[in-house]
Amino acid sequence: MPVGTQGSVKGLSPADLRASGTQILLANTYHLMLRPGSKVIRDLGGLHRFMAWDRPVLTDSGGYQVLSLKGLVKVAEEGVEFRSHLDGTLELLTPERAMEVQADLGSDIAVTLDHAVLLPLDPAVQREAGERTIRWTERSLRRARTLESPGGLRQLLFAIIQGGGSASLRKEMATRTAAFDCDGFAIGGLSVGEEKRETWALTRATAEALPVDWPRYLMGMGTPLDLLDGIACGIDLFDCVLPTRNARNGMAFTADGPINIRNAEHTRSELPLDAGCPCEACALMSRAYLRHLHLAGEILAHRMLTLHNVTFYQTLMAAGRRAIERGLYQQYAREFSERYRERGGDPPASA
RNA sequence: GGAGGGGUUCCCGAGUGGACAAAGGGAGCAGACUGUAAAUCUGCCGGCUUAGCCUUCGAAGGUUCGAAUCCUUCCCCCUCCA
Repeated sequence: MPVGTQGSVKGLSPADLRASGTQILLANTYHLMLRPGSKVIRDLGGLHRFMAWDRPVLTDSGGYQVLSLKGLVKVAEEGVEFRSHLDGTLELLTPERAMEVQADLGSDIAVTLDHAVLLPLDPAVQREAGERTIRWTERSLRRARTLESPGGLRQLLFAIIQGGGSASLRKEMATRTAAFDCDGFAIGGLSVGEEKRETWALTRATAEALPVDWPRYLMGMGTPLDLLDGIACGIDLFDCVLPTRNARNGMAFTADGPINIRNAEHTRSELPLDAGCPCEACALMSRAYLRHLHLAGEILAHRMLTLHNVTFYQTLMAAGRRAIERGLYQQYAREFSERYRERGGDPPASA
Protein backbone atom coordinates (compact mmCIF):
# COMPACT_ATOMS: atom_id res chain seq x y z
CA MET A 1 0.00 0.00 0.00
CA PRO A 2 1.60 3.23 -1.08
CA VAL A 3 1.20 5.86 1.62
CA GLY A 4 -1.16 8.74 0.87
CA THR A 5 -1.23 10.40 4.26
CA GLN A 6 -3.23 13.45 3.33
CA GLY A 7 -5.33 11.76 0.67
CA SER A 8 -2.54 11.91 -1.87
CA VAL A 9 0.41 9.73 -2.69
CA LYS A 10 2.71 12.72 -2.99
CA GLY A 11 3.35 13.47 -6.63
CA LEU A 12 1.11 10.84 -8.19
CA SER A 13 -2.33 11.16 -9.77
CA PRO A 14 -4.91 8.37 -9.54
CA ALA A 15 -4.03 7.49 -13.14
CA ASP A 16 -0.35 7.22 -12.19
CA LEU A 17 -1.27 4.96 -9.29
CA ARG A 18 -3.35 2.70 -11.50
CA ALA A 19 -0.49 2.54 -14.00
CA SER A 20 1.87 1.51 -11.19
CA GLY A 21 -0.28 -1.52 -10.41
CA THR A 22 -1.45 -0.14 -7.07
CA GLN A 23 -4.54 -1.94 -5.78
CA ILE A 24 -4.93 -0.27 -2.40
CA LEU A 25 -3.69 2.89 -0.72
CA LEU A 26 -3.19 4.01 2.84
CA ALA A 27 -4.47 7.34 4.16
CA ASN A 28 -4.27 8.84 7.62
CA THR A 29 -6.97 9.55 10.17
CA TYR A 30 -5.13 12.20 12.15
CA HIS A 31 -4.07 14.27 9.16
CA LEU A 32 -7.41 14.16 7.35
CA MET A 33 -9.30 14.82 10.58
CA LEU A 34 -7.42 18.10 10.99
CA ARG A 35 -7.54 19.04 7.32
CA PRO A 36 -9.92 19.22 5.58
CA GLY A 37 -11.93 17.58 8.40
CA SER A 38 -13.73 14.24 8.26
CA LYS A 39 -17.18 15.80 8.00
CA VAL A 40 -16.17 17.70 4.89
CA ILE A 41 -15.05 14.46 3.29
CA ARG A 42 -18.18 12.63 4.40
CA ASP A 43 -20.38 15.40 2.99
CA LEU A 44 -18.52 15.13 -0.30
CA GLY A 45 -19.31 11.44 -0.53
CA GLY A 46 -16.31 9.92 1.22
CA LEU A 47 -12.61 9.67 0.58
CA HIS A 48 -12.82 7.67 -2.64
CA ARG A 49 -14.92 10.25 -4.39
CA PHE A 50 -13.00 13.08 -2.77
CA MET A 51 -9.62 11.89 -4.04
CA ALA A 52 -10.89 10.36 -7.28
CA TRP A 53 -9.65 6.91 -6.35
CA ASP A 54 -12.07 4.04 -6.92
CA ARG A 55 -9.94 1.23 -5.59
CA PRO A 56 -9.62 0.24 -1.93
CA VAL A 57 -8.23 2.51 0.79
CA LEU A 58 -7.02 1.56 4.24
CA THR A 59 -6.93 4.29 6.83
CA ASP A 60 -4.40 4.30 9.61
CA SER A 61 -5.88 5.25 12.96
CA GLY A 62 -3.42 7.93 14.02
CA GLY A 63 -1.59 5.76 16.53
CA TYR A 64 1.69 6.25 14.72
CA GLN A 65 1.46 10.00 15.22
CA VAL A 66 2.07 9.31 18.90
CA LEU A 67 5.61 8.42 17.82
CA SER A 68 6.16 10.83 14.98
CA LEU A 69 4.48 14.07 15.95
CA LYS A 70 6.17 16.75 18.00
CA GLY A 71 2.80 18.07 19.14
CA LEU A 72 1.99 15.07 21.31
CA VAL A 73 0.76 16.28 24.69
CA LYS A 74 0.05 13.01 26.50
CA VAL A 75 -1.25 9.50 26.15
CA ALA A 76 -3.88 8.74 28.79
CA GLU A 77 -6.47 6.01 29.19
CA GLU A 78 -9.11 8.16 27.53
CA GLY A 79 -7.01 8.68 24.41
CA VAL A 80 -4.16 10.64 22.87
CA GLU A 81 -3.88 14.37 23.34
CA PHE A 82 -2.27 16.26 20.48
CA ARG A 83 -1.51 19.83 19.80
CA SER A 84 -2.48 20.27 16.14
CA HIS A 85 0.61 20.85 14.04
CA LEU A 86 -1.47 23.16 11.85
CA ASP A 87 -2.81 25.69 14.33
CA GLY A 88 -1.94 24.49 17.83
CA THR A 89 -5.48 23.48 18.77
CA LEU A 90 -5.63 20.81 21.44
CA GLU A 91 -7.11 17.63 19.95
CA LEU A 92 -8.17 14.48 21.78
CA LEU A 93 -8.00 11.36 19.66
CA THR A 94 -9.87 8.57 21.44
CA PRO A 95 -10.40 5.05 20.10
CA GLU A 96 -14.01 5.99 19.48
CA ARG A 97 -13.15 9.18 17.63
CA ALA A 98 -10.56 7.41 15.49
CA MET A 99 -13.29 5.05 14.28
CA GLU A 100 -15.82 7.83 13.79
CA VAL A 101 -13.37 9.73 11.62
CA GLN A 102 -12.57 6.63 9.60
CA ALA A 103 -16.26 5.87 9.13
CA ASP A 104 -16.71 9.42 7.86
CA LEU A 105 -13.83 8.94 5.47
CA GLY A 106 -15.43 5.72 4.26
CA SER A 107 -12.22 3.79 3.92
CA ASP A 108 -12.58 0.14 2.95
CA ILE A 109 -10.45 -0.91 5.88
CA ALA A 110 -10.39 0.97 9.17
CA VAL A 111 -7.80 0.30 11.82
CA THR A 112 -8.20 0.44 15.60
CA LEU A 113 -6.37 3.02 17.66
CA ASP A 114 -3.24 1.67 19.33
CA HIS A 115 -0.54 2.89 21.66
CA ALA A 116 2.77 2.48 19.86
CA VAL A 117 6.07 2.83 21.71
CA LEU A 118 9.69 3.17 20.69
CA LEU A 119 12.28 0.56 21.60
CA PRO A 120 14.25 -0.02 23.69
CA LEU A 121 11.91 0.55 26.59
CA ASP A 122 11.27 -0.61 30.16
CA PRO A 123 9.39 -3.95 29.91
CA ALA A 124 6.74 -2.77 32.36
CA VAL A 125 5.97 0.18 30.10
CA GLN A 126 5.84 -2.12 27.07
CA ARG A 127 3.31 -4.29 28.88
CA GLU A 128 1.30 -1.22 29.84
CA ALA A 129 1.18 0.01 26.23
CA GLY A 130 0.17 -3.47 25.07
CA GLU A 131 -2.62 -3.73 27.64
CA ARG A 132 -3.84 -0.27 26.78
CA THR A 133 -3.86 -1.22 23.11
CA ILE A 134 -6.05 -4.23 23.94
CA ARG A 135 -8.50 -2.01 25.82
CA TRP A 136 -8.47 0.52 23.00
CA THR A 137 -9.02 -2.23 20.45
CA GLU A 138 -12.11 -3.35 22.34
CA ARG A 139 -13.43 0.22 22.52
CA SER A 140 -12.58 0.89 18.86
CA LEU A 141 -14.40 -2.19 17.62
CA ARG A 142 -17.44 -1.61 19.82
CA ARG A 143 -17.81 1.95 18.54
CA ALA A 144 -17.13 1.02 14.93
CA ARG A 145 -20.06 -1.38 14.85
CA THR A 146 -22.45 1.47 15.54
CA LEU A 147 -21.21 3.62 12.68
CA GLU A 148 -22.13 3.95 9.08
CA SER A 149 -19.95 5.02 6.18
CA PRO A 150 -20.96 7.18 3.23
CA GLY A 151 -22.82 5.16 0.61
CA GLY A 152 -23.55 2.34 3.05
CA LEU A 153 -20.12 0.79 2.46
CA ARG A 154 -19.37 -2.10 4.81
CA GLN A 155 -16.09 -1.09 6.36
CA LEU A 156 -13.66 -3.86 7.28
CA LEU A 157 -12.00 -3.55 10.69
CA PHE A 158 -8.39 -4.43 11.42
CA ALA A 159 -7.16 -4.70 15.00
CA ILE A 160 -3.63 -3.56 15.81
CA ILE A 161 -1.37 -5.72 17.91
CA GLN A 162 1.38 -4.19 20.02
CA GLY A 163 3.65 -5.89 22.54
CA GLY A 164 6.96 -4.07 22.30
CA GLY A 165 10.17 -6.03 21.94
CA SER A 166 9.12 -9.19 23.75
CA ALA A 167 8.12 -12.22 21.67
CA SER A 168 6.11 -13.75 24.51
CA LEU A 169 4.21 -10.52 25.13
CA ARG A 170 3.60 -10.21 21.39
CA LYS A 171 2.27 -13.75 21.26
CA GLU A 172 -0.02 -13.10 24.19
CA MET A 173 -1.28 -9.84 22.68
CA ALA A 174 -1.89 -11.59 19.35
CA THR A 175 -3.86 -14.39 20.97
CA ARG A 176 -5.99 -12.00 22.99
CA THR A 177 -6.56 -9.76 19.96
CA ALA A 178 -7.52 -12.75 17.83
CA ALA A 179 -10.45 -13.30 20.19
CA PHE A 180 -12.03 -10.05 19.02
CA ASP A 181 -14.54 -10.00 16.19
CA CYS A 182 -12.64 -8.24 13.41
CA ASP A 183 -11.70 -8.74 9.77
CA GLY A 184 -7.94 -8.72 9.93
CA PHE A 185 -4.89 -7.94 12.03
CA ALA A 186 -2.26 -5.28 11.93
CA ILE A 187 1.13 -5.73 13.55
CA GLY A 188 2.34 -2.39 14.85
CA GLY A 189 5.28 -1.00 16.73
CA LEU A 190 8.04 -2.65 14.75
CA SER A 191 11.10 -1.21 13.08
CA VAL A 192 11.15 1.36 15.85
CA GLY A 193 14.72 0.96 17.05
CA GLU A 194 15.18 -2.79 17.45
CA GLU A 195 17.61 -4.97 15.47
CA LYS A 196 16.33 -6.34 12.18
CA ARG A 197 16.73 -9.89 13.47
CA GLU A 198 14.48 -8.96 16.35
CA THR A 199 11.92 -7.44 14.01
CA TRP A 200 11.49 -10.75 12.22
CA ALA A 201 11.48 -12.84 15.36
CA LEU A 202 8.72 -10.63 16.77
CA THR A 203 6.79 -10.57 13.51
CA ARG A 204 6.93 -14.33 13.25
CA ALA A 205 5.89 -14.80 16.85
CA THR A 206 2.92 -12.50 16.34
CA ALA A 207 1.86 -13.96 13.00
CA GLU A 208 2.03 -17.51 14.28
CA ALA A 209 -0.41 -16.68 17.04
CA LEU A 210 -2.98 -15.36 14.56
CA PRO A 211 -5.61 -17.36 12.70
CA VAL A 212 -4.23 -18.61 9.40
CA ASP A 213 -6.96 -17.39 7.07
CA TRP A 214 -7.18 -13.81 8.28
CA PRO A 215 -5.17 -11.05 6.60
CA ARG A 216 -2.08 -9.83 8.45
CA TYR A 217 -0.79 -6.34 7.84
CA LEU A 218 2.71 -5.36 8.96
CA MET A 219 2.56 -1.64 9.62
CA GLY A 220 5.18 0.74 8.34
CA MET A 221 7.58 -1.60 6.60
CA GLY A 222 9.75 -1.52 4.66
CA THR A 223 12.52 -1.95 2.14
CA PRO A 224 12.11 -4.39 -0.77
CA LEU A 225 14.02 -7.01 1.20
CA ASP A 226 11.87 -6.31 4.26
CA LEU A 227 8.74 -7.06 2.25
CA LEU A 228 10.12 -10.36 1.02
CA ASP A 229 11.17 -11.32 4.55
CA GLY A 230 7.79 -10.21 5.86
CA ILE A 231 5.96 -12.40 3.36
CA ALA A 232 8.08 -15.32 4.53
CA CYS A 233 6.83 -14.57 8.05
CA GLY A 234 3.24 -14.80 6.88
CA ILE A 235 2.46 -11.17 6.17
CA ASP A 236 -0.07 -10.21 3.48
CA LEU A 237 -0.14 -6.43 3.53
CA PHE A 238 2.47 -3.70 3.96
CA ASP A 239 2.71 0.02 3.82
CA CYS A 240 5.78 2.20 3.90
CA VAL A 241 6.80 5.75 3.09
CA LEU A 242 10.20 4.66 1.80
CA PRO A 243 9.32 4.28 -1.89
CA THR A 244 7.65 7.68 -1.99
CA ARG A 245 9.67 9.75 0.46
CA ASN A 246 12.99 8.39 -0.71
CA ALA A 247 11.98 9.03 -4.31
CA ARG A 248 11.58 12.69 -3.46
CA ASN A 249 14.98 12.56 -1.81
CA GLY A 250 16.61 11.13 -4.92
CA MET A 251 16.65 7.41 -4.21
CA ALA A 252 15.45 4.87 -6.73
CA PHE A 253 14.96 1.22 -5.85
CA THR A 254 16.20 -1.21 -8.49
CA ALA A 255 16.70 -4.95 -8.85
CA ASP A 256 20.41 -4.22 -8.40
CA GLY A 257 19.91 -2.36 -5.15
CA PRO A 258 19.00 1.22 -4.37
CA ILE A 259 20.71 4.03 -6.24
CA ASN A 260 21.03 7.70 -5.41
CA ILE A 261 20.18 9.56 -8.59
CA ARG A 262 22.20 12.57 -7.37
CA ASN A 263 25.45 10.64 -7.54
CA ALA A 264 27.92 11.95 -10.10
CA GLU A 265 28.31 8.51 -11.67
CA HIS A 266 24.92 8.96 -13.34
CA THR A 267 25.80 12.25 -15.03
CA ARG A 268 26.15 10.65 -18.47
CA SER A 269 24.31 7.40 -17.89
CA GLU A 270 21.86 6.51 -20.63
CA LEU A 271 20.61 3.52 -18.65
CA PRO A 272 17.07 3.44 -17.30
CA LEU A 273 16.68 3.26 -13.53
CA ASP A 274 15.80 -0.42 -13.88
CA ALA A 275 15.75 -2.23 -17.20
CA GLY A 276 13.07 -4.63 -16.01
CA CYS A 277 10.65 -2.00 -14.72
CA PRO A 278 7.51 -1.21 -16.75
CA CYS A 279 7.09 2.36 -15.49
CA GLU A 280 7.06 5.42 -17.72
CA ALA A 281 10.37 6.69 -16.35
CA CYS A 282 12.14 3.45 -17.14
CA ALA A 283 10.53 3.20 -20.56
CA LEU A 284 11.48 6.71 -21.64
CA MET A 285 14.08 8.37 -19.45
CA SER A 286 17.78 7.98 -18.79
CA ARG A 287 19.38 8.20 -15.39
CA ALA A 288 21.27 11.21 -16.69
CA TYR A 289 18.02 13.04 -17.43
CA LEU A 290 16.40 12.08 -14.12
CA ARG A 291 19.55 13.18 -12.29
CA HIS A 292 19.43 16.50 -14.06
CA LEU A 293 15.74 16.95 -13.20
CA HIS A 294 16.42 16.17 -9.56
CA LEU A 295 19.41 18.49 -9.21
CA ALA A 296 17.56 21.24 -11.05
CA GLY A 297 14.74 20.94 -8.54
CA GLU A 298 12.21 20.04 -11.20
CA ILE A 299 8.92 18.69 -9.91
CA LEU A 300 8.99 16.09 -12.68
CA ALA A 301 11.94 14.38 -10.99
CA HIS A 302 9.83 13.74 -7.91
CA ARG A 303 6.90 12.48 -9.90
CA MET A 304 8.93 10.13 -12.08
CA LEU A 305 11.05 8.73 -9.27
CA THR A 306 7.95 8.21 -7.14
CA LEU A 307 6.15 6.54 -10.03
CA HIS A 308 9.17 4.33 -10.54
CA ASN A 309 9.56 3.30 -6.92
CA VAL A 310 5.88 2.56 -6.46
CA THR A 311 5.83 0.59 -9.71
CA PHE A 312 8.96 -1.25 -8.64
CA TYR A 313 7.36 -2.25 -5.33
CA GLN A 314 4.12 -3.31 -6.99
CA THR A 315 5.99 -5.36 -9.58
CA LEU A 316 7.98 -7.02 -6.82
CA MET A 317 4.79 -7.89 -4.93
CA ALA A 318 2.97 -9.09 -8.04
CA ALA A 319 5.86 -11.40 -8.90
CA GLY A 320 5.87 -12.61 -5.30
CA ARG A 321 2.18 -13.48 -5.50
CA ARG A 322 2.74 -15.44 -8.71
CA ALA A 323 5.66 -17.25 -7.12
CA ILE A 324 3.50 -18.19 -4.12
CA GLU A 325 0.80 -19.55 -6.40
CA ARG A 326 3.37 -21.77 -8.06
CA GLY A 327 4.94 -22.83 -4.80
CA LEU A 328 8.20 -21.12 -5.72
CA TYR A 329 8.26 -18.29 -3.25
CA GLN A 330 11.44 -19.17 -1.40
CA GLN A 331 13.37 -19.47 -4.62
CA TYR A 332 11.96 -16.19 -5.88
CA ALA A 333 12.83 -14.35 -2.69
CA ARG A 334 16.32 -15.80 -2.56
CA GLU A 335 17.13 -14.93 -6.15
CA PHE A 336 15.84 -11.40 -5.80
CA SER A 337 17.71 -10.85 -2.54
CA GLU A 338 20.97 -12.18 -3.89
CA ARG A 339 20.91 -9.93 -6.92
CA TYR A 340 19.68 -6.94 -4.92
CA ARG A 341 22.37 -7.35 -2.33
CA GLU A 342 25.32 -8.66 -4.26
CA ARG A 343 25.35 -6.60 -7.40
CA GLY A 344 24.53 -3.71 -5.18
CA GLY A 345 25.15 -1.13 -7.85
CA ASP A 346 25.04 -0.27 -11.49
CA PRO A 347 27.21 -1.50 -14.26
CA PRO A 348 29.65 1.27 -15.23
CA ALA A 349 28.22 3.55 -17.92
CA SER A 350 30.86 2.32 -20.37
CA ALA A 351 29.96 -1.33 -19.97
C1' G B 1 41.02 65.00 -18.34
C1' G B 2 38.32 65.43 -13.13
C1' A B 3 35.80 62.93 -8.76
C1' G B 4 34.79 58.50 -6.44
C1' G B 5 34.13 53.05 -5.61
C1' G B 6 36.16 48.23 -6.03
C1' G B 7 39.36 43.54 -6.99
C1' U B 8 38.58 37.75 -0.99
C1' U B 9 39.04 30.48 -1.39
C1' C B 10 34.35 27.28 -7.99
C1' C B 11 30.31 31.57 -7.82
C1' C B 12 27.95 35.44 -4.78
C1' G B 13 29.56 37.76 -0.49
C1' A B 14 31.36 39.06 4.99
C1' G B 15 35.87 40.30 7.00
C1' U B 16 39.83 46.46 7.77
C1' G B 17 46.59 44.48 12.39
C1' G B 18 46.68 38.76 16.05
C1' A B 19 40.72 34.56 18.05
C1' C B 20 41.52 33.72 9.66
C1' A B 21 42.36 28.33 5.72
C1' A B 22 39.12 33.19 6.21
C1' A B 23 31.36 34.24 8.39
C1' G B 24 27.02 33.29 5.47
C1' G B 25 24.63 31.67 1.03
C1' G B 26 24.92 29.03 -3.61
C1' A B 27 27.09 25.29 -6.51
C1' G B 28 29.62 20.66 -6.03
C1' C B 29 30.52 15.74 -3.46
C1' A B 30 28.69 11.98 -0.22
C1' G B 31 25.29 9.98 3.44
C1' A B 32 20.57 9.28 6.09
C1' C B 33 15.38 8.39 5.51
C1' U B 34 10.69 2.13 7.38
C1' G B 35 1.80 2.91 9.95
C1' U B 36 5.04 11.00 6.11
C1' A B 37 4.46 18.17 10.15
C1' A B 38 10.13 15.50 5.02
C1' A B 39 10.69 18.01 -2.85
C1' U B 40 13.62 16.96 4.20
C1' C B 41 17.90 16.47 7.20
C1' U B 42 23.29 15.58 8.07
C1' G B 43 28.46 15.65 6.82
C1' C B 44 32.49 17.26 3.55
C1' C B 45 33.86 21.28 0.66
C1' G B 46 42.83 24.75 -0.64
C1' G B 47 46.87 20.90 -0.09
C1' C B 48 49.68 17.49 2.89
C1' U B 49 53.27 12.59 5.84
C1' U B 50 46.53 16.37 9.45
C1' A B 51 46.68 17.80 17.82
C1' G B 52 51.17 19.97 12.97
C1' C B 53 52.90 21.98 8.47
C1' C B 54 52.57 24.27 3.54
C1' U B 55 50.09 27.47 -0.06
C1' U B 56 45.91 31.22 -0.57
C1' C B 57 42.50 37.08 -0.10
C1' G B 58 44.61 41.24 -8.20
C1' A B 59 50.63 41.64 -8.74
C1' A B 60 55.30 43.05 -6.77
C1' G B 61 57.80 45.29 -2.88
C1' G B 62 57.70 47.38 2.15
C1' U B 63 56.20 48.41 7.61
C1' U B 64 55.38 45.04 11.86
C1' C B 65 56.93 40.08 16.65
C1' G B 66 52.52 39.30 13.41
C1' A B 67 49.14 41.56 7.28
C1' A B 68 43.26 39.60 3.53
C1' U B 69 43.49 43.95 6.77
C1' C B 70 48.68 49.49 7.07
C1' C B 71 52.30 51.93 3.20
C1' U B 72 54.44 52.29 -2.06
C1' U B 73 54.26 51.16 -7.15
C1' C B 74 51.86 48.55 -10.93
C1' C B 75 47.63 45.84 -13.43
C1' C B 76 42.40 45.40 -14.01
C1' C B 77 37.00 46.58 -13.28
C1' C B 78 32.73 49.93 -12.16
C1' U B 79 30.00 54.76 -11.33
C1' C B 80 29.53 59.97 -11.96
C1' C B 81 31.36 64.67 -14.19
C1' A B 82 33.83 66.87 -18.61
